[in-house]
Amino acid sequence: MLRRMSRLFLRTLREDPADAELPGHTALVRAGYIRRAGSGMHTWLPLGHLVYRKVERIIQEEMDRMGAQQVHFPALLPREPYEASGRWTEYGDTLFRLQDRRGNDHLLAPTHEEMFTLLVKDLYSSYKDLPLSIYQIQTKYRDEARPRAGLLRAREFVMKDSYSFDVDDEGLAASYEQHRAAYIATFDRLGLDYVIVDAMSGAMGGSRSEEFLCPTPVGEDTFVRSPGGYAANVEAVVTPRPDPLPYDDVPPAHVEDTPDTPTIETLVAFANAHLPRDDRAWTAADTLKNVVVTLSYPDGRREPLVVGLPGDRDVDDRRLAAQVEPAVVEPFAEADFDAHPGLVKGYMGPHALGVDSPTGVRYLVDPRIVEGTRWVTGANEPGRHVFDLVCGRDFTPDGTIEAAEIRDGDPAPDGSGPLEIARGIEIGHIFQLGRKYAEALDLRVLDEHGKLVTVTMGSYGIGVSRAVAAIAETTVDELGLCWPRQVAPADVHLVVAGKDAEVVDTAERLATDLDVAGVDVLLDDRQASPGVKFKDAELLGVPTIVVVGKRLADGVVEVRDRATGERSEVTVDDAVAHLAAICVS
RNA sequence: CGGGAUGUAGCGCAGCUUGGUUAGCGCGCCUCGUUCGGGACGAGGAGGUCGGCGGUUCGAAUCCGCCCAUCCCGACCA
Repeated sequence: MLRRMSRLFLRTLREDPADAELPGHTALVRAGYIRRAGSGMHTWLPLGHLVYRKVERIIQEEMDRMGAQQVHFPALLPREPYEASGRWTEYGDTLFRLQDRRGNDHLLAPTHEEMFTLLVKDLYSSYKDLPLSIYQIQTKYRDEARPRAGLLRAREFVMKDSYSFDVDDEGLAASYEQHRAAYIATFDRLGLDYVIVDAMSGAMGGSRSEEFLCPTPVGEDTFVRSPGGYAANVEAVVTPRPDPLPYDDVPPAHVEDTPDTPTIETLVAFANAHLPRDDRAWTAADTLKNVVVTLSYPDGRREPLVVGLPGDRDVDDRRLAAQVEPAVVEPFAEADFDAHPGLVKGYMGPHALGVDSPTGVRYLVDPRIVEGTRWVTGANEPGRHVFDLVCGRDFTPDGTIEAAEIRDGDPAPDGSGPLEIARGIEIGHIFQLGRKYAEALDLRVLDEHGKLVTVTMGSYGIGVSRAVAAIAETTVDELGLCWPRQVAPADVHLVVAGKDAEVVDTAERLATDLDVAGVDVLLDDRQASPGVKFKDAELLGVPTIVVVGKRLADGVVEVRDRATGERSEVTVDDAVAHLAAICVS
């Protein structure tokens, strides 16, 4: 294909748009690939759409190769299926809802689990039909509370979503592995760096879930990785459990007056001033902090939960939320304290906590709080704390919970060293859905014994528009975009740097010859000064830039590698063969 | 949803404090000429409901009120 910039629907911007923050997003707008159409909505211009289509094509090819079959659902859907699965209400404000002229409720689909499930239910009823994997590439709608970062978090976006259907867990595991392999192949082809991290599979329990994160400081997701290769979403990080400590030498627990010490800081300061240790100063890590929250369950039930953790750590709300799902974490209000007089605000202690204690309040602790660890903690009386309280001797929690914040340098669960905290863009997510939707929508098939069994499903997503953004963010440099060849809008950006007939004619002929040779060419045949053309070529990010200009006097054209900046010269006669070789390899 | 900010030509901005000719600058766009290897220069042009509604005033981009929209931080986010 040969595209002429003189006719291309393109306007590059010399200045950064005011509403773009990320370097890749800024470059996409400046280079005329996308335009903002509204908050969280984007228009793809010709060059952007070319890149988008190449990304989409690669994803399609890899899905087809693994045996998934493409379908296409409406983006606009009736309410009923979402009512049946409970998500009409569960999805909340994030769901775009609308009514037709008769007043019937509809929605713009944020994802299509229900439709896939119902479609299979419609057509299939035998184990012989399974396994099955089907997918679509579809525009999705989510009324995000806060769209941001251009294409990365938009309200309208394109997602490839596929679903696998199997009769049993082994089948699901196999389908999952196939998707996993296909995703690896896809992201490799897209030229995207990625880390596969463990993710929380939510309340369905036990099933596998992994995210493909593209590591970049501009990513919204936080994950950890270890030198040994362990990687996990923060929600899913497992805290290594230390060995129990001997505590024969620990003196009996004793209660001390610690007036006006409702916080860890005030407690530590008081202890150092009035109850100093012999060996070292007290620190927050010596204290056991007990945080009380209310869990609110979908059935309306509410119960308090106390989380115990070392005083130098805070609760990570997202980790806690992931642990207690489907219950929702709510703050423990003043009224709740009134309802639970056994809980003394600021001075809670574990010996009054636990399902078997007088308060009956469930008490879960951080995994670091193992048998033999000794703590300073609340004495359940205002202004008093208990010292040398030993876990396993003086109190026994109801269990452990992964709710403490993760810190850079924490020990990795694989024992390979310190965890590193990094940021990434979630470009793919695979997970074993299990039977949640099949049960809700009654998707069952007959097995070989003629018995009805509920189908088990997997769900697999790739953000297509987000992948374009991730590539842009991770390849952009100070000059502009810098596309991997396989998704670039052209192979060669041919700059006509001059206006005399020989230059123009040679460039035209070269462009035509390259086109014939199967090389995609973007020909800058505009009436503009060379400086403008060079700047635009760098901004647009086509991987190979060819300049036909004053070096033509020696019979050569200049070939530049956009990514490395390397420049070389080839004779006009050799140019086509040389470039064709570069573009194919 | 909490906090902060912004809204003036296609883009980036000034003007608003202290109301008063025809609302201005740079980029981009059109015409002519000169230029032509790193975002050229000169001359002449086109392009505006100053976010909206209401109020104060002889007079509002400017002051006041309400609303809307957008962006940033946070909460949220298969």
